[in-house]
Amino acid sequence: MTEKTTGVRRRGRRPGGTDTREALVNAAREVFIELGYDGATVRAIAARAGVDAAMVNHWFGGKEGLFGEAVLKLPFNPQEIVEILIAAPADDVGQTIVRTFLTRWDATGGGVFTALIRSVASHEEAASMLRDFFFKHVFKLVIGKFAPDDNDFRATLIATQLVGLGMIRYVARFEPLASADIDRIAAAIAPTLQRYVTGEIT
Amino acid sequence: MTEKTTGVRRRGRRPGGTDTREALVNAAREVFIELGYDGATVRAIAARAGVDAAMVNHWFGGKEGLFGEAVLKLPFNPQEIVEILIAAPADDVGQTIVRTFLTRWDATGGGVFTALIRSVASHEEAASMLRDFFFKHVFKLVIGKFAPDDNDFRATLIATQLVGLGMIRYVARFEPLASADIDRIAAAIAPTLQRYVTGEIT
DNA sequence: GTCTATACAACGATAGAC
DNA sequence: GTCTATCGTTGTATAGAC
Repeated sequence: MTEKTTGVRRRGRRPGGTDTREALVNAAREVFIELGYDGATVRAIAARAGVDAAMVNHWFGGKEGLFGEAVLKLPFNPQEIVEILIAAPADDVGQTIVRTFLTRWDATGGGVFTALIRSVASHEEAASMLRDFFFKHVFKLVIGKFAPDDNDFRATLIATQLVGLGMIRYVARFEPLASADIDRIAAAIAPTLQRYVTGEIT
Repeated sequence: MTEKTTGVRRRGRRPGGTDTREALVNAAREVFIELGYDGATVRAIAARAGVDAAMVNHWFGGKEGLFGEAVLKLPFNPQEIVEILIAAPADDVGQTIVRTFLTRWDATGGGVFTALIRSVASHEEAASMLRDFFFKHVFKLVIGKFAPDDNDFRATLIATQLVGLGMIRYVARFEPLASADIDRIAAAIAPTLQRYVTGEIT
């Protein structure tokens, strides 16, 4: 697989079909699993895929996007989510979080979330990668803007509520929550998240 | 596995070692998976294990206890949990829930919770069984005593917070929550559960 | 001719060696 | 503190598809 360093790589569009994107995803899945998020370099992934590192930016918007698509199979770009959450007013961030979470995952139909949970539950690797990635590139950025203190602890609290929500709605499918509309769930859970972000937690 | 119906069963204590308990667990696991919680009868399980149905009561305190040990591998008896929660004062039930949850699962070391999640994420059967069982024999009883309305919805909300807490603490092991002591977690999460049980959720 | 996938060069940041 | 290596990312020119 993958042509590696075959001397000169011609510039410009490839003659054959466009398999660069898929090659990157496959290579990324291997390298991320082998070396973890920080250990895996964009250059190494691109080398294994036999393409230039700039292709990662072109196809996935950066390392994060590639990670999300290759390993976590996220149905959205983490960076985009961060931007949405940071843009929210401070006293409404709970609503924004839960609504963003539900709209994005609802759109994929739950199966993707189940697959993610399964890989996290089965692979110690996946769990630690998910942890490292989300903390550095999602939670830290969002929490850092809103939370007064105990940022890390607050971030994990938020994670408990969101992961549990996904488990019940998409994996275990407990009713009536599994079929409840987003407004109702948001009304119930937003105050929890709001308190975890900006409220009193001791 | 399991000797099934081998004609005559002798009365009194078995000659060999006490494998009755293990035989029941194995038989129960099969029958519960095949027929679901309601479909599986104590008699059928005992028959497959080659012992008398009374052994279920003797070893597990009833059908629920056997189910918990065989399928969910719960490190505690569900009935006992219900009693603890029902005995709690109404304005302190949130604290009681989260503390009971953490003390019980902490005692097992997390691996059991991970196994449970894995089976729920992989087997559609396990998910529906867990749902049916917990609703009928845990949530309904507890919620029914405290909640003013929307009992089922409240029950699922509680499930989201508890399952998520388990996922983060035992499966994904996000720090600092994974290593935080019970007092700190309870202080942060108890208000959430209290609101889901008795508070305003619309 | 236009569009786009691609490769290469280079920039700013960062971490470690000395 | 300085130097160096390497990282992720960006800008740009080019080759091929349409």
